Amino acid sequence: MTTVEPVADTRTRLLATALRLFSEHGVEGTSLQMIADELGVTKAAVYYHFKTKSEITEAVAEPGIRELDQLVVEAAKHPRHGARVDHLVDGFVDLVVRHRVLVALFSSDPGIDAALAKSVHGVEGFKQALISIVAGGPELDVTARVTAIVAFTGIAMAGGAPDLAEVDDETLRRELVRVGRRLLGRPRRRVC
Amino acid sequence: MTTVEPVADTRTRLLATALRLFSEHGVEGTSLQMIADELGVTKAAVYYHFKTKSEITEAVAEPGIRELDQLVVEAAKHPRHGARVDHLVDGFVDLVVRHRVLVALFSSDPGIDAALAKSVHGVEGFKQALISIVAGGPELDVTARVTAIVAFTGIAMAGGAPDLAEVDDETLRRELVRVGRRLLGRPRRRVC
DNA sequence: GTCTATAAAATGATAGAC
DNA sequence: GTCTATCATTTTATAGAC
Repeated sequence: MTTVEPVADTRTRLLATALRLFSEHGVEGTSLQMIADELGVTKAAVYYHFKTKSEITEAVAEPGIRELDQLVVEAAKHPRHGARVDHLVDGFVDLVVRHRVLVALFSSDPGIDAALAKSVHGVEGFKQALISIVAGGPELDVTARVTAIVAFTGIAMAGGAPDLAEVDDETLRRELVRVGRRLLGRPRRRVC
Repeated sequence: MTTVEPVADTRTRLLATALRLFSEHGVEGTSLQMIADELGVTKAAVYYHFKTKSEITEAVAEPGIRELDQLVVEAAKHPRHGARVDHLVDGFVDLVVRHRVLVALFSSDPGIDAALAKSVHGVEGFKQALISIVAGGPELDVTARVTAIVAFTGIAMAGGAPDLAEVDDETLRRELVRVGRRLLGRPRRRVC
């Protein structure tokens, strides 16, 4: 007797729709009316599921933020610098590929900042944490900072790039890891 | 008898203010009221200079678009592939450093698309043109496409990154060129 | 060139019926 | 859980005085 799931419930469809519209028009460029129209319901129905627009934004961002938080914590546990970077690149690319547009949104949309502020690290804190790990500490080496920013924002944006939407997950993962490792000075992996 | 410039005229200040607000809140997240308040005038004064918000957006984007258009045309003239990529990296980085937040806006803000559509290449056309040049043609090599997208969006976003705002132009230029060349497989230049 | 005043539409949000 | 109806506010945009 399997208790049948109540089909893709409205809340889930709502979040998926909101994410798509956010990625197309930006958070500020997406109105509740647009979300409602896309779902085929009225604004009031949307307000039944979320009290405010900000709540929708936060709910959309939440899974990515949680995973990103966890990734930074796990990566920092490795005693050796090389292992920390390896963990970070693999984990970050995995996250980007599984969420595609969401992580790109983190890197590019000012309207998502309020949601990111709820994270352990805060909006700019994430970049700081990532940079800190690859730079081997919070020092001021410009070269390391520039490299880290180009690598992580570049990878994040590539995940949301329409030009790469049709590339399958496995291929995109491989290519992004390769690019990330090359930039961050990690040796090429042998092809299995 | 030097004809004195009419001090930094309102139109110029307006565009500078608009660009700053666009980069902080996104184009859609910036209202004419915000721009007017920042300038210390009323909305009506803003409407004296530009008929619509869209006109402001286009005027803000115009210098960057024009230079980017020109860069792509000039780079494509080189007969050898290596020279094309060299020209593109040097020129793109120079543009990013001189305009900082503007090129980042091109890469990240959906609200700027309307303005970019006025370009010779169109919004997605730019990326296509850049990719085409580094990939040596419009073929479908995934590796080259991923590399190009990560490199150019990464460099563009780095120019607008708050973390690098205090880095001086010369240093940022050097570091971004270094990263870009490394990613795109161009040999290291000897330090002069 | 800037102002006051205003219009018309859209936005985020709520109350209450079904 | 979704609807109709409504509200206060904000937004883009215009008309006309100074």
